[in-house]
Parts: sequence; structure tokens; C-alpha cells
Amino acid sequence: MAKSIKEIAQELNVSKSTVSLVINHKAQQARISKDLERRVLDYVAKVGYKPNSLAKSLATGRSNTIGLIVENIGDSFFGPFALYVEELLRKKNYHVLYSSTLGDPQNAQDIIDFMLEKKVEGILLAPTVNLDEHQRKILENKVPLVVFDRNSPEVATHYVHIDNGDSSRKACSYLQSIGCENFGLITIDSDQPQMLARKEAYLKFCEETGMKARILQLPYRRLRQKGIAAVRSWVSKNMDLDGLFFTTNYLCILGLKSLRTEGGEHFNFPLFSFDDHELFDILNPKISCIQQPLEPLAKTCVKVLLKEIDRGITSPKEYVISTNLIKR
Amino acid sequence: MAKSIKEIAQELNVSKSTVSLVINHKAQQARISKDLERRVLDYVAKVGYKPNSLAKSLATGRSNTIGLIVENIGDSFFGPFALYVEELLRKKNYHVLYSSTLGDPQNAQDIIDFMLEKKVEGILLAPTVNLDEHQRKILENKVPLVVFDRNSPEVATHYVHIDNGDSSRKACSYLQSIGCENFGLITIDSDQPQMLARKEAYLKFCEETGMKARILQLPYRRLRQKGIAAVRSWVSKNMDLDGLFFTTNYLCILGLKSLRTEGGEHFNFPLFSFDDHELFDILNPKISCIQQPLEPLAKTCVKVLLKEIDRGITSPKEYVISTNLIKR
DNA sequence: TATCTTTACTAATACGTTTTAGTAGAAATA
DNA sequence: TATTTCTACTAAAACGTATTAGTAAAGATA
Repeated sequence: MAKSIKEIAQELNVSKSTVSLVINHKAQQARISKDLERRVLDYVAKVGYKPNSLAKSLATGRSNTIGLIVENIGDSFFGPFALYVEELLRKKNYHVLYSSTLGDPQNAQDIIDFMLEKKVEGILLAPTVNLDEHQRKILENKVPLVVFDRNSPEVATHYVHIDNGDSSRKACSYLQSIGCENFGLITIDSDQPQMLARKEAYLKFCEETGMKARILQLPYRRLRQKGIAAVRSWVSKNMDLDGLFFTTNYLCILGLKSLRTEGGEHFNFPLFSFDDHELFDILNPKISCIQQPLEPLAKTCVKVLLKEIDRGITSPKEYVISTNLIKR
Repeated sequence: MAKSIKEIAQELNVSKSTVSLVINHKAQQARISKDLERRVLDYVAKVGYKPNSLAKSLATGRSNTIGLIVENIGDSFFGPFALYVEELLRKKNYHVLYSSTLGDPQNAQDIIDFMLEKKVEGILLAPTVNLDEHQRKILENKVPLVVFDRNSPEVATHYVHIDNGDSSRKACSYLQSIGCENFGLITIDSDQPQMLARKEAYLKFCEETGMKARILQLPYRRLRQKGIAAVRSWVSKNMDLDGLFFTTNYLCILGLKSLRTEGGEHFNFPLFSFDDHELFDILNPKISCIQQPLEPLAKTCVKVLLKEIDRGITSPKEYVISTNLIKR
């Protein structure tokens, strides 16, 4: 069905080398006559030759594929992010081998092994916890690695991310500017660095402004079962609250559910979320938030990774993308 | 860095064949002594040998990769769907090469060419318009193809989908059962077969029950700009409406925006959506819907595709997945 | 002891490409 | 005319694996 270079060569009575050179636009440098070049080109077009990219990759060592590893391709952050990445890479003639780890290090292991076997030319990774060894392994294999969204402080990699502390600070100032004098923070009981940074910035803000800090840490593991009740009871114990700052969008949604009365009316103070959500623009009251700009994030990741692939691995750098404050 | 079979063979003073056979668990059938087998196995484990899957694929003709082509991996249907597919395939030791066409046939062309070059063993495709030729090309290349969600009536392929007509009918009956005697349909001005089927079923329902049919067709191309106003004016011209049936979830969301008054109160009749959405469970009033069961859908797609890969291409069949009616 | 079997391997070829060194013949130089 | 240079190619090796036919040595059979 699909013809090989060998067959084409035989049918044209020339050598495989000739055909290969012509196809790869090296006819000139290899002094193939214009005449023969045309003949090959025409024939190749006529039979609709498609190179076997496995063989090609084996010979050249280039797979034209990069790996994208996220926690869950189905979620509202990684899905659209992946789309941007794909678009950007398509323009550079690269394609994406993606995988979701679902937070399971064993999955991550399998995925990375598979990608290394497939000889991806670089990997874009949003690490979940306990992926230090995995990252080291990638680097040991001399495969360029760019980490985004989160990182492991223990392992030195290129790292593209937003400034969590600064963004959190902006959020606090905004709440203050719209009249909140006693707003609390609802976060998650987890030591993900980005969550810690968001909390720290809130604490610093309190210190500076003299506002009393009130923090609720929800359990990461049994959030769905315990979260709603926890928020409800905490809020009712802190009746002087006049605003809430959630450190991520799913917490904010959970908060919404918690604070709605049976009748359907809502609480009567502003909510603010870190990370946007389709919901926030539709609900009433609308919810302001810090928005991570997906496109710049994706652009930077791709640019840095391609540079590494092109010029060889360089010493790790950080790239900080600034966030938007969406007022609603 | 990464050792090859050749190097391992040299270091052990045996032939490449021996190493290869042992690695592939063919030691017994090739009468390699238990002793040597152990020696090879141990050494291979010790140096952490990882096969080069490009070479492997070239030799065996199997890439252990399947292609998944959707319109937009970032959306709330395809994203989670892709996750299921990935999970299911992981168990069978397959991986996914995915791509989003964004509805552009040229993109689709590039993607398919790339996948064929990569020697994917099968393709899972949710076709957008004008992809008939593309599908034929895949089949000509003897690559198993399973089409889902939508299909092109012009080209015969395995086709996994829900029963749009029947589901739409269920929706109508449900609205009737909760007291709606004059509900309208809001759909999109496009000839996608699934949309047509949903509309037809509504019309048939009207005919059978004697209900007056009222249909608003929104413009596919300039939906965002024109949609909200169009819904608003149409509803106000049809004051006797007592329910709305949206043929897809983004239309329903658009409807929500349209029908909300400035004060934040809602219209006072039931809304029903085809396709579920995270929102519908959270909003007040909650919105009932027809839900496409992603997991069974993904399972069937994967099962059918793997069977084709295993046993060779068979004559096209249809697989209908039944939907759920979610009452809220 | 000559022949057949079995055991335990290995040599060789193939997969489809890229790439480099080589070469036959023509043309130019001395 | 003998040597060098150039032209237009091609042969061969390499990438890393899988697979099949083959083989030497040992053991079994007659």
C-alpha cells in the first residue's frame, strides 16, 4: 500500500540515497541533476509517498513529538491550556503526546517511561506531589523539561508560573478597596507551594493593615464530604466577616453551595476567587477573581521548551507570568 | 546513556538474539537455559534497560498508539471523554496521540497525515463537517477507524453515538409530565445530524400531542453576538410559553443569561437542556437535562476500536448508547 | 559406532529511513 | 598523454529492535 523509498528507487532505477536526498531537499548539495530531481519529485508526488516517521525518527533521532503531562486533561484549566499548547506546537511542526496522571505517581511513572521510550524531544509537566524522582529521571535522560503551574523546590528545572504571592496581595487590596474590612481566607490543608504562597500573602496583608487574620483550612482528602458543613459552621461562628477570599476556584464553588440558604438567596458579602471559572460570570452575584492568563502561560512554556530542544539544555530559569484581576 | 540490546549482549558475551528473546519472554520457546535467562534478566534490570520503542515499532509494525481527534480537547465534553479513553487504553498498554481540529478541515488533514506517518494503530474521530474525504483516506490506509458523537452519512464507518431522537422524545415527555403544556425548543441553525434529530423528535412530539410547535433557531456563526438578544425578544413575543428545551448545553447557558432580569431573579418556568453541565447542579433553579454517559461512550469506542485492531477491519456497525434523564 | 534428537544458542535478515564515504566517467589542467 | 578536478550519482553503514533459519555440541537410539 504505502510505498517505501526502496520501492520508489527500484521503480525509477535509481538508488535509495538519491530518492532520500531529493525528498529531503538535499539534491543541490548532493549534486543531483535538476533533471533527475524533477523525475523523482514528480514520481513521489504521483504515488503519494508518505515517509514512515518511525524509521525516520530512528535514523535521525528526532521524533517531532513533545510530551505534555498534566493532572487531568478534562479540567477547566488544563484542557484549554493543552489546546493552546497544541496550536503553538502545530505551527512548529511538532505534535503532542499527552497524558493525565490523576495525581498518581505510578501513573506518572508509566507515562514518563512511555514518553522516553517514544523518544519525545521534550516534556512539559505540571507536577503533582512526589514527582521529584520522576523529574530527575527525565533530566538524566537528557530530555529537556519545562515545569509549569507548580514545581518541586527540590529539583532544579525551568519553571513557568504566575506570581502567587503578588496576585494574592492584589486580591486582598481589591477586597479592601471595595469596602471589606474583615474578610477571611478559605484554603486547603495541603502543602502545595502555590497554596502556601497565597496564604502567606494574606497573612502579610493582615499584618500590614492590622486586619485580624481568619483562616479556614479545609481537608484536602475528604473535601467533598466535609467541606460544605465546615464552611457553614465556620462562617456562622465568625459573624463579623464581611468578605471571603478563596484560594482556588473549586473551593469558591464549594463555598457557594455552603452559603446558599434553602430558599436560594445568598449571603450578603463579596466573594473572591483565585482562578476564574465559567460560573463566576453567570452567577448572581458575580464573583471577582484572579485569572491566570492561559495563552501567555502556554506561549512561554512552548517557547522555553523549544529553545531547550534547539540549543541544548541550559541552566534552569524561572519565568513569571503576571495575572489579571477580573472585577465583576 | 540508555543501553541498547547490542551493548548489553556484548557486555554479557551473548548474542543480541538471546537478549531480545529473553526480554520478550520467549526464552522458553527458544530453549534458552534458565540459567542464562536469569543472568540476562538480572543484568537488564541492573542497567535499567529501556527498549527504544521506535525501533521496536519499526520491527514489529505495532506502535501501541492510537489517535484521538476531536474538535476541542478543552471543552467540557471532549476533555473528560479523552480522560476516560486514556484510562481505558492505558490498561491495554496503549497510549493516545490526541489532537483538536477546531473544526478546520486543513488542521484535520495535517493531524491525520501526521498520525498515519506515526503509524497509529487506530483512530477515534469525532468528525466535524467536511471530513468525508479524510475518513476515506484513513480507511484506504487500512487503519481501523471508529467515529463517535457525530458521523458523516456519506462514509461507512463504525459509529458510536447516543440516540438523539429517542432522548429528545424522553425530554419532551418529561417536560409534559411536570406540567408544561406549551414549551418551546431553542436550537442552532446548523445541519449537524444530531441537532436535526433532536429537533425532529420535538416536532413529532408536537404532532402527536397536538402541542403547538415553537422553535427558535439561533445563528451558529454569530451566536455570541446575537444570541442573547434573540432569545430575549423571542421569548417576549411568545408570552404563553411555559417551558424551554435547549438542544445543547451552551445554548441553555446562553438562555440563562438572556432570561435573567437585572435584579437577578429568574423567569418562572422550567428549563431543560440536552447535555449536562457542572453549572446545572449548582444554579438555582436547578436545570434538568439529558446526560450523555461519557464512560459507557468511551468504553464502547475503545472496545470497538481495539477489536478492529486485533481482528482486522470488519464491516461497519452502529453502536447506540442510551442516555440518562437527570431530574433536578 | 553411526545416526537421529534434542539442547542451547547464534547469524543473518528485515523494518524504512539518513548520511557519509566512495566511485565511474567526463572535463579540465599541465 | 598523464594527472587532477568536477559531476552525478551510488554503496554501505547506521539507528535498535524482532524473528527465523541454522548450527555445534551433547545425549539418545539402533
